[in-house]
Amino acid sequence: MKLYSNHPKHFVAVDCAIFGYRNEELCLLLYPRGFEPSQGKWSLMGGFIQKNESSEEAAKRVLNETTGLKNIYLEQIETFTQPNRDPEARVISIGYYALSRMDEYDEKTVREHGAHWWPITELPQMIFDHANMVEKALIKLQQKSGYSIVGKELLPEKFTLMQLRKLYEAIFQREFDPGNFRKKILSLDTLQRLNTKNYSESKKGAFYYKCQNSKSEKILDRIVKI
Amino acid sequence: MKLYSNHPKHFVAVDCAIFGYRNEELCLLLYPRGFEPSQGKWSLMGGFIQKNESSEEAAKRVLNETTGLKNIYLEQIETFTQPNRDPEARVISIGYYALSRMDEYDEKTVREHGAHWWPITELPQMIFDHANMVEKALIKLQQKSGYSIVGKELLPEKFTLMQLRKLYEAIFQREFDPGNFRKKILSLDTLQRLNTKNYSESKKGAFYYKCQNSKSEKILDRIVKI
DNA sequence: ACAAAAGTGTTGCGGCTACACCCATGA
DNA sequence: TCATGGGTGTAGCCGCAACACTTTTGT
Repeated sequence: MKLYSNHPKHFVAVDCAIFGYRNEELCLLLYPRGFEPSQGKWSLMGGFIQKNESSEEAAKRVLNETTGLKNIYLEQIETFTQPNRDPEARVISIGYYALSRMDEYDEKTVREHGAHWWPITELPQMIFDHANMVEKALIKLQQKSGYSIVGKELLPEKFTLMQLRKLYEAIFQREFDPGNFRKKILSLDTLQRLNTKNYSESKKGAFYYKCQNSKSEKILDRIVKI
Repeated sequence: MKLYSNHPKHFVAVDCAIFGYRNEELCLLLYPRGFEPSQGKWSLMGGFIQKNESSEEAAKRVLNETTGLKNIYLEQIETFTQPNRDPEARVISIGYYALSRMDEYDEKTVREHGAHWWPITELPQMIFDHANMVEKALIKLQQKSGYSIVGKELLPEKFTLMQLRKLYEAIFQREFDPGNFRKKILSLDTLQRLNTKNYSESKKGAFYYKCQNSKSEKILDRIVKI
């Protein structure tokens, strides 16, 4: 029964890069570290994996505790194992990224933790190897966005094609031709046009669309050349 | 100093899906499990992460011990954390896949461990969640192959374009048009034609090519539509 | 009238596919 | 001479990028 007992055990944590979209910018939710070492630096939200808990369950627990979010979209980035990555003790960390719709997370819970949304174009210094995690997370998010309509996870339920395009411009940090983007997205046949219009961003008014759940799940044709 | 001490520690292992190419087939190196439970099933090569050792170092150590290979190409798949995935004890496993050139591994070392190369089209039953790991590993390998010439890691130093095409057909489990494949690969401008020819597979003789190390490293244009 | 977003149409280029077609040579 | 792989060329299709153009309406 003790086949493995001559091997060492390790602390195993999860760290979550939480992406959100506000003010036409892709943002990351970070928490300030209040004690030395690395006081004043910022940190991804993390926590230790408990007994009888998978890493995904741990990530969901951490996300719920800090943002109030449930049923959030979650994807594993990779696992970071440098023995000295945490100066306090050896901790193996499984990285996740999460996508948070701005209309669903709990502002109060977030504030209580002193968290702050940072635009990904101007991130502060982060502890340990968290900057590396964020870089890998962003690449993964771009890959996902290149093959599926990510509006469902980051925009409100109803959104205009311009809002979706601005989101993609924030994710890929480049501009897309409005006409071509519209045609490409609609050709995928996964959005459903609603009968209501948004007049807040143009005089003419733009139709709202929403994702058809059944179709938007699957992997689509390539949307963006990576 | 004991900030983390109220959290549990876990066994952490690495498991390696070792791919090789022989007889025009993509193969996987598996080891028979000689004891209950799961006797008679086959297993990926694995081992536990030691103190002061990163997961990549652990994977390299395991590969060297079982195949004699050094400087092998290695990539992380993902981390498997279901609490009950190993019935013996809770073990968190970081999956890797490795690419082994058939002319470089040590046949004797492999035989000593009772290992066997299985074509990926007819894999045996495997222990735990190893079949799942292999599935994910193959997808990752296809993604890599779609954007870089993977011949460098799986073929001998010198190879013909037909050999490279057969390798791609084995990886993607579909056929490629010989003329188009040749033109696509050569257009990437990362292979160097040698002055020698291979006469063993055709009467006319086909030029050998080799990878130009400097160029084949970077990510190329898409080779195969995934 | 003008600006700004919504939405549609058009054109040209480049890449991919599906072939046809030569060459060389061993059986 | 025939089959087989080596190697080149080409015509058609499709997707994408660039950009023109029309519509709508608030200022």
